[in-house]
Amino acid sequence: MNPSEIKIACSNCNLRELCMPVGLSTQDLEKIDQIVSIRKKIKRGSPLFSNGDPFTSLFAIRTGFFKTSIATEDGRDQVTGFQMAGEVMGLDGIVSDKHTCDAIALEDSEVCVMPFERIEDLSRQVVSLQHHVHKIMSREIVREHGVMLLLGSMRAEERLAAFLLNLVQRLHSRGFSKSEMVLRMTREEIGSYLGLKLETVSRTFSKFAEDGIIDVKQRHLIILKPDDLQLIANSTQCN
Amino acid sequence: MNPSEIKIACSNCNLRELCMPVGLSTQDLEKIDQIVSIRKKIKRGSPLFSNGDPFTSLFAIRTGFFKTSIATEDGRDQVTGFQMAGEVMGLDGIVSDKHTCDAIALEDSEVCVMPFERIEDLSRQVVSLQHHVHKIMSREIVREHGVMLLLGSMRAEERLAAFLLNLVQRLHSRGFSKSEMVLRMTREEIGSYLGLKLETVSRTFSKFAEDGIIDVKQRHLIILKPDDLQLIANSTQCN
DNA sequence: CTTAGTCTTTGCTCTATATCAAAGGTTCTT
DNA sequence: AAGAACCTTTGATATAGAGCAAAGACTAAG
Repeated sequence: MNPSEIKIACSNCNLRELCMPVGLSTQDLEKIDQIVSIRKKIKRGSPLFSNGDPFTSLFAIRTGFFKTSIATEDGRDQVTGFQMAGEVMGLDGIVSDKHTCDAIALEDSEVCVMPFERIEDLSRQVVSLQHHVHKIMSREIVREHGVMLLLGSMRAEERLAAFLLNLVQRLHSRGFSKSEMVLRMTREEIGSYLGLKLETVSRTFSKFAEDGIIDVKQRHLIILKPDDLQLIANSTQCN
Repeated sequence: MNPSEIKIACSNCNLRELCMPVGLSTQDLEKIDQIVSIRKKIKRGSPLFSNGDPFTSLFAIRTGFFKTSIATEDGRDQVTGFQMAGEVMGLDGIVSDKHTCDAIALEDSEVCVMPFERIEDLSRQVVSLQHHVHKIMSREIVREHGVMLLLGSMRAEERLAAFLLNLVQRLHSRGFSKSEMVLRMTREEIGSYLGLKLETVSRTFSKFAEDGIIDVKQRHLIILKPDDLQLIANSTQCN
């Protein structure tokens, strides 16, 4: 589809530790290299896949940033996650051979296309790949448990605090600052993810800023008091 | 642990279609029989596993009913799902070799214990089992997307309507009535799952009953107007 | 540079749901 | 069979967040 598709291997990818198993023999590494068929560039605002698309591949993000969301017939729409470099998308499609959500690039991005048949083939041969695939799926299940907790039992401030901490933490583990970041998504998308309206997200940002916990200028955000943010995220609403 | 552990096989289990792949050769079926090590009975109110327990096995419910929930340090607690016969529990434990939620029996239950190492071994040999394991995990991810939508964007009546419809539908596909059921969980547990307080759940039940949509007497529930319930579940709040 | 479009902030008001409280039912235990 | 513990319902009130509206701020396209 996209002309900018390039053939490439995992073994010399600097994100390998994030998306592939570690400690492989040279022999296994060679096999793993067959997983990625091509890379694909996705422009900001464009879908990597959409609800209903046939499922054939998982996608590992090489660069960029995505959101995934589901929509109901009546036009409601829920962001189910934000994904960054090294994270895998498309697991939702396995069960019915169709994607059941939309994955939209929030900035110009590049993904590794990993045909799922090939993954299944190889993970029958390479045990550590099999483990890895299972762990990735389990991790997604556990992550979603966390989101359910957030949506089901936290108040607006707690949700936003938890969200920001999660985001910087993930960015930090990719070598970025642990206090500063650029939000790639709108207030509305944050709100959708957190089960809040965009006005509430904006107000809560302003509140945090007033309290000197963060500094926000549009999409640019600095966490000034990470400990306070952590307290808010875990509070039994005593604060 | 439990003295009431009995050795048994899948091939003659009447739930096989629910939890195991179909269309296996006799040879593969024999292998599949090795998956279940033992069965285990769990008394109502007792945990099958708890947060922090070492993960070794997945569990398929043979009879009974469970809830799974996660807890935070500060004592908050979110029910993440209700599981019934033929459904698989424990997927959360794969990623870190520890369970990260609690699974509690809501009635006297029996589960098949399936050591995960054995599942991994066999799914390297039996392709359809490999597919099946992947699909089960993907199905759980998709289910949780649905819960996120519910928690993130639905109002109380919509949540409860969607919940009840989901519950009867699953019971119906197990041969029970498609309009009548016994709720195995308390209002508080329903509320926790739906992100509502127990009073709100109770009030919403009463509202539905007043409107003649359902009939509730304590835990016994009859759906009188499934179509109306469906409308409520999908409403763009125009009703 | 200008204009249009999108995103964000903030104020005001309203409402769905939480919270508190009390009474009535169930079911478990002894 | 009685008492205790738990669960459920219902009423009254409070509040967090939604909804609406308008004004700024930034971004992108011509």
